[in-house]
Amino acid sequence: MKTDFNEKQIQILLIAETLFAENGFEGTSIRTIAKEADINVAMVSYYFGSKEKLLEALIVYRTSDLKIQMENLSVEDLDPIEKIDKLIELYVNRIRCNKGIYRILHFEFSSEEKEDKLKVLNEVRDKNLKSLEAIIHEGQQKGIFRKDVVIPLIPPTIMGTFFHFTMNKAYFKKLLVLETDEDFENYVQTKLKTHIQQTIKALLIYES
Amino acid sequence: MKTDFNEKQIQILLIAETLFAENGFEGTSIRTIAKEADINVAMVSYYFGSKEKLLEALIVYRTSDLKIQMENLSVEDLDPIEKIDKLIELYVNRIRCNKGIYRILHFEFSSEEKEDKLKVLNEVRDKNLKSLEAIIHEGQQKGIFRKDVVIPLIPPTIMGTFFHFTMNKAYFKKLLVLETDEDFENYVQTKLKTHIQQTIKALLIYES
DNA sequence: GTTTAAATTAAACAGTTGTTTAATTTTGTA
DNA sequence: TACAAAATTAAACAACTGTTTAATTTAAAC
Repeated sequence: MKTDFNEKQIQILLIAETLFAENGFEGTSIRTIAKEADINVAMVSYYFGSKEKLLEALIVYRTSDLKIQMENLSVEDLDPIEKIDKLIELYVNRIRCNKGIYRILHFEFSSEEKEDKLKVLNEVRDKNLKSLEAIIHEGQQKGIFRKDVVIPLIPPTIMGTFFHFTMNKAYFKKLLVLETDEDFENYVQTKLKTHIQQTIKALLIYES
Repeated sequence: MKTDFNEKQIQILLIAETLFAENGFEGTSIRTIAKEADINVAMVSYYFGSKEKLLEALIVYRTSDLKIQMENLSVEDLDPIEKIDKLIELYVNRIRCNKGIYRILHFEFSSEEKEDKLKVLNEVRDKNLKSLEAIIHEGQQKGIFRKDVVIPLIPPTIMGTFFHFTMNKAYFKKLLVLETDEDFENYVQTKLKTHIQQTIKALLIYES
């Protein structure tokens, strides 16, 4: 699998990322990409082979990026609760900073057929889950966290809450009276992040 | 706004719903719909005016359906905690039974331009939020629930968790060793539902 | 400067798209 | 039966789709 791209290729990939994220894969034509990137239509086929392969190249390019961004924070000198806070902050920031590709992955690769192509993405997910597991086990050993949590269901709550909120931007802007896009962006980074942190911590600590 | 459709129109709408949900709006051609519904291509334009208007008609047809499905359970003789459980069960079942249209709404109406078209959907959301608010306020008055919860962020956690899980079906089937689709479906109705209920209850009850 | 490979181009390709047309069939009504 | 409205059809429309071709320009190597 090719993972190195030249400047021109990266330029195309970045334009494609924006357009795919905005209008979807099917909703974006090669001609639009070419016009936006100020290149000839044939260049996409020349460099990537096909539109489908362009998408695949984009996924490869971006997910190897995400892999690099990963950190293992279980080694830090924090108590489990602080670690959960930090991990969620990491989650939120990673998605925020990589909106485009996350949106594309979310939309274009939600069907089963395509999903097995995403080995790199699954590696990222597995690594994240491992980090989370380590933190929770530590918290359980210290008697802070309850022992009957289903750990694999926690990332869906973190990611799902974030996605659902940001994907219904217009609705929540109106509901929460957030005038500008900056207000919204700011709300996500503060209140929404805190909400997710509180939710997960509550789930881990609460005794019924 | 037209809300009554004849048999033929409903037949087309149902076929369109399935295809839009499976392949997206842009990924579905009128000719495919026509073939699947065993009608002439021109009939879609004849009945609905355009492909775009067909989608709008589908949304209208389905969301008025959703509106009917709504119930107000605040009046029931249950304690707030049980009401939360019930409300979440209602949420989960409603989405489960209306997979198609929810998927379409999720995918096709996540962009800001289109979102204000969805007055009916917003009414459903507002009604749901009101139900939730009533239950939480009752719980707060009885001293069971904490008073610093941001109520509008709870539906995103409920819906988001559900969506993120079901939209990454292949990944979670593998992760949780769910062999068949029935196993998955069953997991959603039991374990995932319980997880969401526990999460929200913990958030409402937990004292930091 | 010549040669060779890489990059870039405009044009053409064949297929699909949503939509409209005009003709025909079906249906309901008087 | 006769008439009018509604439903249905095949065909055509122009615009757009992803991709390929063959010619031309640029760049690098010798």
